[in-house]
Amino acid sequence: VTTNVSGAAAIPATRRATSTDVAREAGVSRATVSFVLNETPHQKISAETRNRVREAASRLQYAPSAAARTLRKGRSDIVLCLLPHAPLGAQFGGFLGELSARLALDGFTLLAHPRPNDDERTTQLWQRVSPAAVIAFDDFTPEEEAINRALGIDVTAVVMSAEAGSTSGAGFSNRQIGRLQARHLWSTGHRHLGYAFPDEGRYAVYAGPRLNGVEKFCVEKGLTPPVRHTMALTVASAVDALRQWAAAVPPVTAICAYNDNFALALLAGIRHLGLTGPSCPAVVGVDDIPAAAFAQPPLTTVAVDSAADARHVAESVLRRLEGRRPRRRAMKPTIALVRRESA
Amino acid sequence: VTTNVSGAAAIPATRRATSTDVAREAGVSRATVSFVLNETPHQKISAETRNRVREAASRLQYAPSAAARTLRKGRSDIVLCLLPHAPLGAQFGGFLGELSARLALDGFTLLAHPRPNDDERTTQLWQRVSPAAVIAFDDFTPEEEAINRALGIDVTAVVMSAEAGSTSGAGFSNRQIGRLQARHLWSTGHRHLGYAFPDEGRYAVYAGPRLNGVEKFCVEKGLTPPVRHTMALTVASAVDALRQWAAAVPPVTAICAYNDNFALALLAGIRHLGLTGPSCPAVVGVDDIPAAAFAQPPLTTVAVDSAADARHVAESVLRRLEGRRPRRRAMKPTIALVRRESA
DNA sequence: CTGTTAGCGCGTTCAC
DNA sequence: GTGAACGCGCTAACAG
Repeated sequence: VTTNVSGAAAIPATRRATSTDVAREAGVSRATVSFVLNETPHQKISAETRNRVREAASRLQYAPSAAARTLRKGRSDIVLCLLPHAPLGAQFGGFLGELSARLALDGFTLLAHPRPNDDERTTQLWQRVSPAAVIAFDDFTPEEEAINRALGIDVTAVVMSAEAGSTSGAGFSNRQIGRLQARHLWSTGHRHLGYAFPDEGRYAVYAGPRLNGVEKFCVEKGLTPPVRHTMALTVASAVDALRQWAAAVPPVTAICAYNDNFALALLAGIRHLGLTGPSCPAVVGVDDIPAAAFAQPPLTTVAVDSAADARHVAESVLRRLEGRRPRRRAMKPTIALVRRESA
Repeated sequence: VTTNVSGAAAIPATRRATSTDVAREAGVSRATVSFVLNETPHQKISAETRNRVREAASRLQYAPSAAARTLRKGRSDIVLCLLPHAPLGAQFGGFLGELSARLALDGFTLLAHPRPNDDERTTQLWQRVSPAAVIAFDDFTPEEEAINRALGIDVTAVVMSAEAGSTSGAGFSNRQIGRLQARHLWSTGHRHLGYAFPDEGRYAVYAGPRLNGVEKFCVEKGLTPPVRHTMALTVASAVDALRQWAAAVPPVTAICAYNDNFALALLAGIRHLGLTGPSCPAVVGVDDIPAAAFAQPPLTTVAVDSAADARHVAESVLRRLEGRRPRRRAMKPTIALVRRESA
């Protein structure tokens, strides 16, 4: 990484053109400029005048000031996306890109803000930018919800909500992920599952619902409950957990990992212990990162279609933003099992 | 991933507090409110009044409108970070977080925008937010630079510039990464290197300087030039490339991979071909992703301290923003070799 | 000393 | 097609 910071050149920045400039250039009033450029309906302005205005605008490279417009309309075109402080997965860039692209189609601008640890200033952020909508990865805190209401930001979306119970939010997809992991292991004959839970607290929001999905599946099929072990992202920690699963009664024969990284750690632990044949537990990950396919053995995992998720989120938000009825149905899970050799 | 889009509740949104509200509540004028909350120097306002104002502000949850402030001052507190459309690495979340945290310390707000593919609208973006500074990952296009000037945005930074030659920009760190890979292989006795170049064009910006670093090192040490092969992120592609490197005269004995993912693919290819002993090439990656430590064999790689890089970028930008002299020295590379078993 | 009045910045929109 | 007011915070000039 390298920086190239450049500052003001000798050229004094030309003052940017305002609507007054355009009005003068076209020989009309500022009101007319506004009507023409916004194509305000129910305004009768001659085609000739309209052309003059448009030409003047492009000649001057006029672009309306977002600040002034926002001030007047009380709301900006910005959709704010709050990022969790935790390092996000690989598909996350694609998710944001897709979200941005879809929102841009309807004239909205996606701006992402990495939440600093101290949330002090963060809560003030959307008071300052008056976004049209706020999209959060984690759930909003009660204070944040209060602020949303207080500011009249009435469109909010939570990606991966932790709340269990509600139909639309509810960590629905994360539970589905857990279910799918368990279902696959069950369908390949395993009856005693383990769950590799991440030791970093900030992942708990996602890990909880995933584990929950596994647990519910086990109940439904009458399996023993999954044996949960918390582990760090190290081979030593994986070895530790593997020993405990092996020592459980009845012994755990297959493990759902929180994600591919933890699954890969388990695979490394298995090699370290030299487990083979029936004593070698099956492992399923989540994410289908590139490394999953290159692991030894290649990792079976649950792939998430983050682009589809992004489109779904964008649609939901746009629906509300444009005053259309929100969709009733919850989104279809966009997950799929990628079967390789580890399970 | 799951969404929970909520709309306006039955509660009519309370109008947000403005400085007028605070002034009324505190029994002072709006000017006083402004002076107190901004701690404007050379203003003598009694401690008692100040307290009244501050209390009123917090009671009303007052936060100044960014739009109004920006309109007046002609510049916002926002530092815009333009993200490439390509999926970014894992440390990227941490990079943004660190950047955000550091800028927040000085009152600036980092907002990241994932650039859509069609750059049409991108140009309108910073007209919308009138950022105080723009940080880009890729280089600016000439048009974008023109816009920067036209809008009077005089502080810009490029992370990982592709331009070779300049001291401060110049893909300096990316070249250092390539150098470090090559140096390590050289120091372990290898004399004929290969380079695994990514097939996706959007990575070329970073891959070019890295390869360049390897090439320059080879020239300096009198080695044969690195043999470059473009590969996809698949085992088949890796196998293909490995065969060609083995068939080269003289045969390539060690490979610098664009990043860890490509390195892991090569490791998988090596296992697939059953290469061992002297016929097994050494492999060095870049990034030190978690999977690197769990690979078979564990992957030797170049770790990048993205947090340090973020701090550096933040410092550079803040220096300019606050009118201090830009630093002369280019940043120190924040990279380190992580020695494992693959090389 | 302590605090106020008034006008600005720029696009939007109602009333004429 | 236009005049004028408005949204909100900043700040120079000024008054008690």
